[in-house]
Amino acid sequence: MERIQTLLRNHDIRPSYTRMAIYRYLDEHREHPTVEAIYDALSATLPTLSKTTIYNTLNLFVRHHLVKEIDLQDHKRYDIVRTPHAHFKCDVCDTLYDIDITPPIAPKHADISDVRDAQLVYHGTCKRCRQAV
Amino acid sequence: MERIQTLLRNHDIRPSYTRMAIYRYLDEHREHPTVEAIYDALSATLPTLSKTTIYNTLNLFVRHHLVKEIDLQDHKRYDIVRTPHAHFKCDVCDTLYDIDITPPIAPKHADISDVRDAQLVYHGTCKRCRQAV
DNA sequence: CCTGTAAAATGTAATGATTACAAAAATATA
DNA sequence: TATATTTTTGTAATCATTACATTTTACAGG
Ligand SMILES: [Mn+2]
Ligand SMILES: [Mn+2]
Ligand SMILES: [Zn+2]
Ligand SMILES: [Zn+2]
Repeated sequence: MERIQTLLRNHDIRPSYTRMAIYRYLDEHREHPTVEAIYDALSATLPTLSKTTIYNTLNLFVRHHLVKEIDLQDHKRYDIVRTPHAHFKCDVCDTLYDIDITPPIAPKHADISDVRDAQLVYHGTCKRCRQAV
Repeated sequence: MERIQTLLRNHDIRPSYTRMAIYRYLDEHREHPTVEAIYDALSATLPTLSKTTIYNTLNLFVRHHLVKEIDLQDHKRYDIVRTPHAHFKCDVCDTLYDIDITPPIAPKHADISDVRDAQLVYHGTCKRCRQAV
């Protein structure tokens, strides 16, 4: 918890209790939760928490490169920034799995000036859904 | 135009005039247009065209694997199915460029049963936006 | 050609995630 | 303590997409 406090400070974010709670939730739940999931989980201990605060806080974290936003067709998912990795999205149950490979470096390209990030997402059916015929 | 007709038929899609027009637009405009862009472009020659029809048609094409949906945070983009390739999204002007590399094969993974598709998107600033300081 | 039937296209209303905004609460500063 | 600043909250607005009912079009059989 001390760790999170200094981490936020190092990124020029004032470590309010709510912000630390949201960061800690993401740190302890690597399944790429939605705003809804974070809200449901944290409301229990922070009864006055509002979804607007979660949206604000997550956008703040994204701007300060503490968290990444994963764009899928439905809701946005959030992932703590750590070593680069890829994802697998099950199109049946919508689970988003981590895949431990590093996305390839972007090749040189006439139109591109600088590349800041890469996002690699696989799609298909996960093992659990495959078995549940 | 004959070509598109038989292509749709081969994918079990009845080649109505509207459907062929939408397919042709995607085939001739590889900049990954949005529904809005398609609507604006085709309304000129198809004055009664409705956005609902475009949505319906594109979803039909996606289900039949003629077109891919590209998930970005804002609007959905559509890309004709062709050889696998990656994309670069300029976070300043929102342009989506094609990058001619093949996304890597997904490695074996305990939770994954079968992988049907891969989507590789780079983010950054494009050359045009970089120069326009 | 008619005519009936299915498919396609349309217009409008509903949905729902995200954002805008202004007020209230909390926190820092003096 | 008083005051300024930041954070949080609640509600309303936005807007892309979908649902749904209706109209239009295409087509097969007579
Ligand atoms: Mn992840
Ligand atoms: Mn493309
Ligand atoms: Zn699954
Ligand atoms: Zn650009």
